[in-house]
Amino acid sequence: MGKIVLRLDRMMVERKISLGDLAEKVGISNVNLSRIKNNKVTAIRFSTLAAICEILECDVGDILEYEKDDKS
Amino acid sequence: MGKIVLRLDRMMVERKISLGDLAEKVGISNVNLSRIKNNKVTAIRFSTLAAICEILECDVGDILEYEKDDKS
DNA sequence: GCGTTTTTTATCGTTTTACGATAATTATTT
DNA sequence: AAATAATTATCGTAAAACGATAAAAAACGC
Repeated sequence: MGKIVLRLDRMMVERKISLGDLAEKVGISNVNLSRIKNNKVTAIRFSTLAAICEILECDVGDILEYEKDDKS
Repeated sequence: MGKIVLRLDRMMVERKISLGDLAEKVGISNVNLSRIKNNKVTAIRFSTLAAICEILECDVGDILEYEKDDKS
């Protein structure tokens, strides 16, 4: 079974925004955003996801990806 | 503020799969899948999202979309 | 190197909410 | 009309986000 991976890091580099700044603009704690950024979460609220997309001006697919595992 | 919308319906038509069938293959109740399909949820677990992507053979962006509201 | 700032990790508590089970209602199909 | 599929409603449980705080680690500037 594949898994969902968060690619927040990539977009943050592209938008040249720090974790602290993004957290403040998104409206969540930097601690929690760090957890999201480093794939330490197993679910996400749409309100949070929407806020991130809003600030980063991107689509969901730029942040969330389905990574199917290689079947050996 | 925009919002996240689920476009499960579109992919189900494309894959020609019924709600009951998809629910069984994904491994969640048809009741809950119906709620997901009709945007009655405000968050989603990655395990569920991954299973859906797996069965429908699609990416997250095909199912979840960020819809920014038109600022009048 | 040394201090400063940023980021990550850890722990704990609260709140949100998915998800299941069940039943009832409403399409949809035959 | 009957059967099937899908939606909605209610209730309960479990999962997990998210916040607060503190501590550790990493990145940065001097």
